[in-house]
Amino acid sequence: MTSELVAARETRAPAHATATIPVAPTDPRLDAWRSFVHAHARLTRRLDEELQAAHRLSLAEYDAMLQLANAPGRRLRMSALADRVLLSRSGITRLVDRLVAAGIVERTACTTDARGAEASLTREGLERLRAASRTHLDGVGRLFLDVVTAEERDVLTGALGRVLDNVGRVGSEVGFAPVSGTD
Amino acid sequence: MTSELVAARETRAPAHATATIPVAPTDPRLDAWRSFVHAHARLTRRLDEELQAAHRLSLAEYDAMLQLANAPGRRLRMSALADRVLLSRSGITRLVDRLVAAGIVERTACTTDARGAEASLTREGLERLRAASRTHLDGVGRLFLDVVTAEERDVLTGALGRVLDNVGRVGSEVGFAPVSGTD
DNA sequence: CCCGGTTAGTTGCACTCTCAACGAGAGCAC
DNA sequence: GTGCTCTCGTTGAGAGTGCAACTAACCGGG
Repeated sequence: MTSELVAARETRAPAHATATIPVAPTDPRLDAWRSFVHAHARLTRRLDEELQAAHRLSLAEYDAMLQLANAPGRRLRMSALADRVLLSRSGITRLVDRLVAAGIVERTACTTDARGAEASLTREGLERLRAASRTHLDGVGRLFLDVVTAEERDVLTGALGRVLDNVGRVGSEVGFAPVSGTD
Repeated sequence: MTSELVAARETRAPAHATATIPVAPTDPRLDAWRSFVHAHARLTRRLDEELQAAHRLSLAEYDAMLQLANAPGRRLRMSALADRVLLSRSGITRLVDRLVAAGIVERTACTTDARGAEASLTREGLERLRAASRTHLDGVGRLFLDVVTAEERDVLTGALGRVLDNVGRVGSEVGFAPVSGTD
């Protein structure tokens, strides 16, 4: 996703199922999209490298730990965790397996639902998270926040928040997979 | 990457930190970061699903085809392609393998360097790309561009472009891996 | 109570990606 | 030319993830 073909086409279509103006590959509006995709790719790759180098943790693992830390009782049902980390259920099973092996979380049976399992952050896990958090937040500050003004941050928050809502909304309209409900 | 520790709700902007002020987990500036990460995750997942459903292509494959289409002669050296789609060399070898199997690209020896290989888009590949492009651009328009104003697009382009540069710059300063030169 | 349908989590398999190691060739020094 | 080193692309091994299938258990209607 870096550039998008050449041929232009500027006809207006009545496309109503989605109510959208056709986007040509040369459409200048795509610059925003390209910046978005590109910046994200580089940034997350870098943050992941830093986290991996300093703490032997992937961003997904870090995120899972964070979700657990923020949950009441520092514990969550597997599915709830999967939703928040944007992973499939099998994915979260395996991620939790790794965290358990690392002593970062404990897997316990759910008291109210015998089918269920809960992952809870251990004391050590919380410490690991605190340390990793310093690295991660430092990276976010240094690579992202430092070069974005306050006004730009507000625009990002607003516009991208709207995009996020839109993906969910259009999704349910058209009957696309829910993708799982983060937040 | 969904929320970060406590998740501050206040929208009040703190002193403009433009010089790496420590970032606390509750720093409201992180709202912009969270929106960014979240929106990207949902959006690309959705676009990938749509492309997969309609054309049996992943975003990475689509992007590779696009890079080839935009290259002079509709062909690129393997490494050049790898750089542009942000994939490792082995990754691009395998991706091209798949595209060759699908009749979308041809792998030819490089005339000027006997070690080298070139991938070139076939006639059929170009047609597949044109079709996929409609789906993809429609998705980008519908899910992203439609809900972002012109002013917001400009801010996104500017701010995220700066972020992109910054990642590269800080990277070379500190001696981090170049990550390969996409764009 | 029991029975069918649904949901929670795990597991087998397939797929994609990376890293490390490799063979082949390029390119410079001498 | 010979030799040394670097680069190009491929390959094998391994990590991470999703889908589909499976088991166990919940839940509502007879």
